[in-house]
Formats: sequence, C-alpha cells, structure tokens
Amino acid sequence: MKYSAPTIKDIARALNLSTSTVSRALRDSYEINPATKKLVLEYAAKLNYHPNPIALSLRERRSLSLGVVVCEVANSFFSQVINGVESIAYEKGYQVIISQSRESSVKEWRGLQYLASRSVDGLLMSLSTETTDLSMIRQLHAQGLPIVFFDRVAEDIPTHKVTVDGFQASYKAVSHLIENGYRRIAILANAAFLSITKERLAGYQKALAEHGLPLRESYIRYCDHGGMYYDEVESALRSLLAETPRPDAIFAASDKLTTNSLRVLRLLQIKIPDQMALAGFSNSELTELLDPPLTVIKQPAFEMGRIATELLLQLIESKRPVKEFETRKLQAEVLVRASTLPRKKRIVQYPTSR
Amino acid sequence: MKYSAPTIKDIARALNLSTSTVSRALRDSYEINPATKKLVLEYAAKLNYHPNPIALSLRERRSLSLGVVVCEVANSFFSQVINGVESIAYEKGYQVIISQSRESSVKEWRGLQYLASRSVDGLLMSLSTETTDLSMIRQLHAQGLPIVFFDRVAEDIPTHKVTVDGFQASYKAVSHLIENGYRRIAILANAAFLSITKERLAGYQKALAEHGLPLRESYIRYCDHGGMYYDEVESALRSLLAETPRPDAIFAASDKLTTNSLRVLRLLQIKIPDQMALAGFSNSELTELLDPPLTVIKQPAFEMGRIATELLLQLIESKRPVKEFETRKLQAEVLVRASTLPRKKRIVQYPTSR
DNA sequence: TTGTAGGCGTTATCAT
DNA sequence: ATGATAACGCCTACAA
Repeated sequence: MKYSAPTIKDIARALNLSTSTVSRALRDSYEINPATKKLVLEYAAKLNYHPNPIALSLRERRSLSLGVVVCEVANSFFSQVINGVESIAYEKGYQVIISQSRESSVKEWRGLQYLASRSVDGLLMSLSTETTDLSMIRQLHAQGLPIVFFDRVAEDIPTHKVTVDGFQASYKAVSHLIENGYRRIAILANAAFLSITKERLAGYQKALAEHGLPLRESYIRYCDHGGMYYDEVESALRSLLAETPRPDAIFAASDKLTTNSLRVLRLLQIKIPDQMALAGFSNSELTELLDPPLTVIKQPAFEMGRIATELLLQLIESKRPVKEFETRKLQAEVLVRASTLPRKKRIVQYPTSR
Repeated sequence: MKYSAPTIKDIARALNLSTSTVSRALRDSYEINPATKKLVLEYAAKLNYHPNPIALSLRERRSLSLGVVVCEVANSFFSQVINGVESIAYEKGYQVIISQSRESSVKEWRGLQYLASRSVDGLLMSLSTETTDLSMIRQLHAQGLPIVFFDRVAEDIPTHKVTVDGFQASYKAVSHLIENGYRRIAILANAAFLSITKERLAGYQKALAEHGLPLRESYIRYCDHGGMYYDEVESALRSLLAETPRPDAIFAASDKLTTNSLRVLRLLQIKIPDQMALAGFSNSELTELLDPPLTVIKQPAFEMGRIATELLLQLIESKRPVKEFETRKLQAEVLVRASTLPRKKRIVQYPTSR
C-alpha cells in the first residue's frame, strides 16, 4: 500500500505554474503576485500540503532532529531528562529521536549507527553501563557530529558535558546516614569505570573519612548492568548481608539499584530502617509512597535535559568549530524520609534468624 | 560547524570510477568486477562510509521508520509498550520515533504533523485524553498512511486496533472488591469519551449489577487529563469522599489515576484498606513495594507493542490496500495485594475526625 | 564490466 | 512576476 503526500509539483501542475513559483508562493516571497500567492496557498491548504521534510533534509544537509541515547526510557530519571530535552528542542523546531541501549553496548552501537549517519544534527548521550569501547563515538565526534554528554559522560572526549554533582550528593546523603547513627554503611554502585560511579564513590568515601569511619573495601559492590536485572542486585545484596560485621545501611548509587534494593530487602524480610537503613539515587515519583518512604537523592533531570540541549544547539548552530567546552555540574537534592530514621539503640542488631 | 559524511561521489572521484559503479559495488552486484568491488569496499570501509539514509528515504519513498504517539514515556505502561514496539521494529530494520502528546491535543497534533508528512512509514497511536477532533488522523489515514491504534483507540477509524479487554479486567477487579466485602465502590476514570473509559466503566457496572449492588452516578468521576495532574485527582477524590454515604473503595481506571489516588489518600491520612480500599490499573514495577502494596490490573504492555507493530508492518508491506481489519483484545491480569484486603466488619467506618 | 542520465521533493540561482 | 535549471545523495534503466 502506497502513501503519497501532495508535492509542489502536484500543485504546480494543477495550477499551471512552475514549481519555483509555487515554492516561492508557499514561502511568501515578496516577488510573487499576491493573486498567485493566494491561489497557491488556498490550493495547498485544500490538499493539506506540507513540505517533505526528507527532501528538505537532503537539500539543507540537516534533518532538524536530535538523537538521544539513553539506557532506557522506562526509568524516571531518563524520561524526565527527555522531557527537558523536548521542551527546548520543540521550541527551536527540532525533532527528538530516542534510542535505547538497555545497558547493552551492542544496542547502543546499533542505535548510534543509525542516528549518526547523517540522520541527526546532533547527539545527546548517556553511556550504557556496558560501554568501554568509545571508538565509534570518538570517530563520529572527530567527523564533526556535535555531541553533548549528560549523566554518564565520556571523560576524555572533548565536548560539552552536563552532570550532576554526584560527589556532593553522595557526600550529603552518606553524612546524613552517619548523623542518624549508622556506622556500617555499604555502597551499591554501577559499573566501576563509569565517571558517575567514581564520583559517587568518592563522596561516600569523603563522608566516611570526615566522620572518622573506616572505609571497608568489602562494603563496596558494583553492578555492571546498573541494576537493570533484579538478580544482579539480589546477589550483590545477599553477599553484603553475609559480611561480618553486617552493614547497617545501604547506599545505592543509582535509580534501579535503589528500588531493586528495596525489593530485595523486603523479600528477605529485613526491616527498614531498623535492621538496615536504605538511601539512594532515585527520580521516581513514587518513592515517598513506598514502604517505607525512601530517603533519596533526586537529580534535577528535567533541568539537565534542558541544559544539555541548549549546549547541543549552540554547537550545531555555531558557525565556526567550537574549541572551548564546558562541564556543567548541577546540584541534586536529598529528600529525607523514613528509610533512614535515626537509629534506635535499643533494637536488636543481629537477630538470630537470618 | 558542518558535519559531512563521505558519499558515493567521494569514493568514485578518489577511485576514478563512476558513481553507479561504486553504488553497485557497495551493494555487491554480480555485474561488477571482483577486483573493482574489493577496491571500492576497502576504500569505503576506510572512510567509514554509510549510505545517507535521508537520500535513501527520498528515493525509496520510505524512511524505514515508525512513529509512535503516546501521551508520555514517563509512564510504565507506555514505556513497556515502546519496548515491545522496538523489539519488533529493530528486528525488521525499522527505526522508532517517539512523540509525546502529554495529554495535550495541540502537542499531539504537532507531533503527528511532523511524523506524518512522509517522514514515517506508519504510525502507532494511542490518543491523548484531550483529543476529540480526529480530523487530522482521519485525513492522514485517508491519504494512505498506515496506522494502528493501541490502548486508546479511535473507534470509527477503520484500521487494525490492539486493546486490552478493559471490560473483563474491570469486571474482575471490581468483583474482587465486592467479594472482599466492599459495597460502596467509586470509580475514577479517564475522559469520558475515550473508548477505554467506556469499556472499563461497563465492566465496573456489570460487576455491580451482577452482585445486586446499585449503580450510583454520584460515585463516578472523570479526570480529563488522565490523572496527569495531581490536582485533578485530588479534587476528584475529595469530592468522592464528601459523598453520602461515603465510598468504601476506589477503583481507578488508569495508571496515573491509581498512583495519584494513593498519594491523595495518604495525604488525607485515610487508612487503606480499612477506611478505603484502592485498586486500579497500573503497570508500574513498584506497586508491590508501595504502602500498602496495591491491588492492580496489569496490562500486557510489551505484548501489546509487539502485536501492534506486527500489524503495522503488515499494513506497510502489503502490496494491495488492506480492507479487512482486526481488533485484537488482550487479557490483563489482576494482581491482588493488601490494598483490597477483606473488609473487617469491626472497623469504625465513619471516623469523626477526617 | 562500466558509464550516463533521470528522478525522488525542494530551493537557490540565473534567466526571461 | 515567473520559469528553467542545477544540486543535495542515491539507485536503476538503459546505453556502450
């Protein structure tokens, strides 16, 4: 079945004009007779004519579209970022094309492949947890495709970056835990090589150090799929629970890790916060409705999308190659809730069962 | 800054060949000298040549892309549908372009506008709650753009549709409420004109009727933005709570309505399920972790996306106009949890303090 | 086996 | 004020 939208040619033929006249009339050129113009516009409206964006793209060598690569849209943080991206993009007449990597470097690669080969004018990118090979991104960037990284950035690719100050955020959240009486705080983090992982880990370490608590390597766990798979989180937590001494708090360093940790702890019937406190990054709208309400670090995701897009459009619309790049660091807020209530001294810390 | 990918022309010039030879070599045509072929392929690889999809689209009059119009991706149901769509689309070499209406008919219109005018080969569509004017969709459809509706369908546009059996699902969920002792069940629904609203309402009515309960018009509330705005849900619920006699259960007929209802009830400090039971549609991964765990109707969202996409590709790839259309109805499952525990007879039903 | 020309829809340039 | 032509990158019928 063939779908065929009306073209300038159709209008020209019907009205006995040349395509150039029609084109000019449609663009309201001053050199067209008002009568002709009216004729053309009316007929075009009747046909519901719209210029073919593909032809336009081919001619103008730009598609007026931006690619966004995220691990998945079914993640509050990323969907909020996307809303921020769209808010700016639409304003400036750009279409947004989303590609999901689902934390797989193969899928990421495939999405990039498609987006890159001239179908988008620029790229907004958050790396998948699996991505270690940056060669393709590097090459696209070298070829001149404007790229802005957000959230999970490639540190050594010289371009604009927008991140959240994960160091500060983690520092604040872990300090909060310590101030509420928790002493044995474990951390559940994303893949170790990600920039955000390093940052968040550093904030955790600083909070411990500043309060004179020891840093135990055995209290650190990495989840290479960012908590995308439940099993990965369950086994990490189980092994943490088997540590001696057992941690009295978990700090989860990303969205999926946080909610999946809650799931595991509930499954294991571990009381929060009495037997184990829980805090972590999360942008879900539902965290305050959970049982217990979760203490979370909420990132300014929408804002992040907006800023990244503004920077990208700057790159795209700049006449000369941009040499100076900036890294914007946004502050996140810590929302304190019941999952990290001050530790009660009287509670039995090591129940005999489990 | 200008990004310019290598073209066939570049290769032809460099190798002293014609563009057609290069083109054929790249497509591994049998009529090309193996030596030439090798030469071209190697040089192309070196340049990291990829055919320009825009030029291809212009020529082949298809873009190998599908448009998806949903109200928002930050909604578990829709993001799961999208994952289903992508799973099929990628397999068949199609790119997926997502457009969010955010329950606004203007944004929906704008997204459609862009997607439709030849940049996509077909459309997967779930109406925004605000959309009453179908003329644009109707026209695109009349012009031959293949469209498949899912979830919120346009009943009188003749094409494939994929829905969930909202009648059965509602019937089962409301029956469950009744069997657990609730008698005054109010319903919170989407905009009244939506097909899914009518269906779900009918299921609710049947359950009441079958159990000999009266249908009270005063127990029905519509939220025209589908619960996208918290305030809308809060005022609907407040007015329901003011009814005499006061309802003892709320049945929420869509995702956002369900979670926002929980939010309102908690804000008003109404105990669930003792003072008010709550059940509703939701595809969130977190419903079992909420306080209380929510009884929900979970739709086969991923499956829906898959099926809709398969049907759409059938339409797109069909040689002759398709005249026979099918409506697939999928079954949803009811997950029973604590928010609808059997009603305790001994509980005070009308606390004096609110 | 390779090359030439035309066309997909549009607009800019250069006539008329 | 309007028209003819070329070009964007690609493919293919036709020519050589």
